[in-house]
Amino acid sequence: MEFNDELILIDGNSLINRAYYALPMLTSEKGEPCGAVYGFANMLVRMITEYRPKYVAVAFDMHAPTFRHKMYDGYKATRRGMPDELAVQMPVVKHMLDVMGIKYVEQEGIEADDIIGTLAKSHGIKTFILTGDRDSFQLIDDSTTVLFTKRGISEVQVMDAAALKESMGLTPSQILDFKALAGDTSDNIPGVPGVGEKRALDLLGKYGSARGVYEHLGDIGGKLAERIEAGRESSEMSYKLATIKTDCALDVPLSDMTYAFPFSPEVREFFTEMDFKSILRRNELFGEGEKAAPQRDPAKIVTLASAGELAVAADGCKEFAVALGKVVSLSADGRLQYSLPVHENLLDTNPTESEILAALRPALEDAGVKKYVYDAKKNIRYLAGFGITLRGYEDVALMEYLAGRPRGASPEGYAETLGMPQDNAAAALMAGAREAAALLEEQHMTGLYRDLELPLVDVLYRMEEEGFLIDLGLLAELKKKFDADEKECAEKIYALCGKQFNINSPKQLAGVLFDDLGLPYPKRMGTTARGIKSTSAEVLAHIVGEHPVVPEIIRFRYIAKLNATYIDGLGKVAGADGVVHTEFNQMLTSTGRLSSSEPNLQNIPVREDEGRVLRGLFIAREGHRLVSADYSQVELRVMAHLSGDSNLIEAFRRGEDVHTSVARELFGTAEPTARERRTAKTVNFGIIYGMSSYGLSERLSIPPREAKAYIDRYFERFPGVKAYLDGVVAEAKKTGYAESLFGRRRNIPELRAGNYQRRAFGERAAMNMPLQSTAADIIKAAMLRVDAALSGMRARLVLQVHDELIVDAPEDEVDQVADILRREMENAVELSVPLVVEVKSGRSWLECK
DNA sequence: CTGATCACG
DNA sequence: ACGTACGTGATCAGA
Repeated sequence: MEFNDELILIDGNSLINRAYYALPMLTSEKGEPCGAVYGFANMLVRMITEYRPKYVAVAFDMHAPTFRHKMYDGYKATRRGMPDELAVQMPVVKHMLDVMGIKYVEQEGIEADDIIGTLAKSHGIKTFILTGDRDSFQLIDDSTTVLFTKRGISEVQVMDAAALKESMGLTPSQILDFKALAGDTSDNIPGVPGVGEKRALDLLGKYGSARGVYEHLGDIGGKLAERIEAGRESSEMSYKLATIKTDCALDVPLSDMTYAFPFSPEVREFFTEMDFKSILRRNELFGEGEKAAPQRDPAKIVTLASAGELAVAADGCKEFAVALGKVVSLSADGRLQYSLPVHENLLDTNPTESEILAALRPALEDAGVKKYVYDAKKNIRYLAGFGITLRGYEDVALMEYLAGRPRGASPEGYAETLGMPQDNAAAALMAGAREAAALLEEQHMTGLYRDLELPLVDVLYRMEEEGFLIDLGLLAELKKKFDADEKECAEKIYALCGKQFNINSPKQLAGVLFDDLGLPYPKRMGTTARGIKSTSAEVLAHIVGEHPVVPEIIRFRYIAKLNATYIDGLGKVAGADGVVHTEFNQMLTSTGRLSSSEPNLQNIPVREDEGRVLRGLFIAREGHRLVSADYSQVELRVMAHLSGDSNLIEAFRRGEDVHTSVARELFGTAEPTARERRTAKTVNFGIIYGMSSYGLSERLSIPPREAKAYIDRYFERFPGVKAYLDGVVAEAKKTGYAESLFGRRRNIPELRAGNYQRRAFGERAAMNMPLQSTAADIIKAAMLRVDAALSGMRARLVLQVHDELIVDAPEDEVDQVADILRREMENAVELSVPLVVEVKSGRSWLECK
């Protein structure tokens, strides 16, 4: 478990109060009120898991009067006393903290605010203050951030100096001036009578501070100046009342503020006693090997004897969850679950799988009856095997993926992550679907799910079923050629090295190159994790002139790769009919892209001529042609749109080659050379990936300072891009996630890591995410449009490769398909720059050029 | 089962 | 002074 070298200080009274008023009146099984404890526990757990701080402490107020009461009789005089239902929960919260081993601090005569102020400033480490009290904003500085609870406790706003400036227009120290003028009704701090929040902000904007205001009373004049003058004493006192002390006599060393996480069995026991089910469900909070969390729902489970009974259970339901597997389980209303073991030579009376499904068929095929399934594509395929067409479904796994929640691989695995019994997975689906739907709604991703991802499931299913035809004759031919080439290349290497060895073994190869042959190992390449010298393409490129064997090894690597991965690989997965059916994984990537596997058809060679010939293996069906369409520079166009940079937008609107345009800006020449264009292209890619000057210098083989000059120049010419990328990172740091144009989110916890390397990675990922992700959204939208436009035709979508779609079309539909692809892809979304699609066709993928 | 390597966008 | 471009999947070697 990795922890950050950070401290979280919690304003206990503030949080408990807010939790109490935010949550409905909850009572434990014994009838004791526990809503505030629950809200507090939830927030605490959220802080610990999100921030992973090494240190946590909670500060409480005590009843005894403080210096503020002595200064001002009215201090907090308007506060209502705590309701009894809340008061009884205070000791419970403290007991909980004891059980969790979390330090809490309370001291007579010192308010929680002052405890927090003092602790925040006495240890010199990054500190977060969790509170709902705006007073705390005065403590913000480079190492202190306030996590401000809003809307009850459901939302936490990360408040640093920049955020404070944006939301209130004040610096941290101006918070005191603000209170001195406007006062604070909740603490009954008077401020200047007659000056409220609005006027105080206005005055501070003009004169900077309360003192400034009093120095410029003449400028203000009129009735207002009189009132302010009259309130001088009150204002000075308010300033002092609002000032949080940072020098109280407190001795709380950092070592006192550590705690045990994952939580101990005692903590689990406490939560069990309190009946905090949603926390208990999160097994990752507790040490391993402990007893599993208790079931969340004591729903009644009915094991049926026949398929007919199951059908009766499903009949008349408007919606139900169904998990198909060794045990078919069905949940009708979230409370009652039915399970039916599928025949496995158990009892003759057990119905077979097809009997069960036949009984459920009417419900499964009725689009008016909503079915909650886990991984709809899998279910559609499974049911299709029984001649059943699944209609009207919600995909709980897809919802969880979009919501960024952890999921199991199967409905049973999902049930496990929810802490529910695996043999009634449908119950978990029913419960999970409601939670996930609420989460999507809260994150504004319902549309993304319903209008994009869910309809895409069926498109992908049909693409997988359709498959891609392989030329088996050519495959056999190429196999012979690549075997021969590989062997010949290996012989050359053995001859040049004077011995035989396994060239595919990085270890053996390193031994031959750097020990036997004594080739120089480029320093700063470092060694691999196991202390072996790397033999990567990058290293080999550096020493390619040192010995004639090096280029042979580079070639051998390439041939062996093509042979093993593509020639042999495709042979293993192609059916007797020569068709390969890839699997498109829709719920895997962090950016919303698809991935392809078994075989991966998204990484078929194209960059080198020798590898590109393998694309000749992918052919159209008899009497058909392949039509391929790919977006030109989508990610850069998305960046132009999202950044609004006028220079970049203009370049795209002029319809020029964008790398040439950028080269012109970078080099200040009207007609860039090919080399200059190549450099610009590398810079363009670098921008998309959040590069550093070092990264660019490596790829361009130039000194870092020259690379930096290119980057500076780029941002100078495209200032909107710079501002946009900075903004994305800043926003992601605030919210914890980056998002696409269509609201797809990716949580990036690395942004809050204490470790520089991890944090820098988070920043690059944040910059790249909206670009890659929006591009993924766009082509998904295009796929839905293309699929719809092809209905009634014989042409079929067969492949997507991130920015490319391939359709297998009968000869007589080729022209129409080409039009459809261009039209639907170019109009999939409207951006401030045009989307441009290149369409090609051929008998094989290789010919599509 | 993990790391090294390398194929793609 | 850090370490160094985003996102994937397949294969092989060697623990």
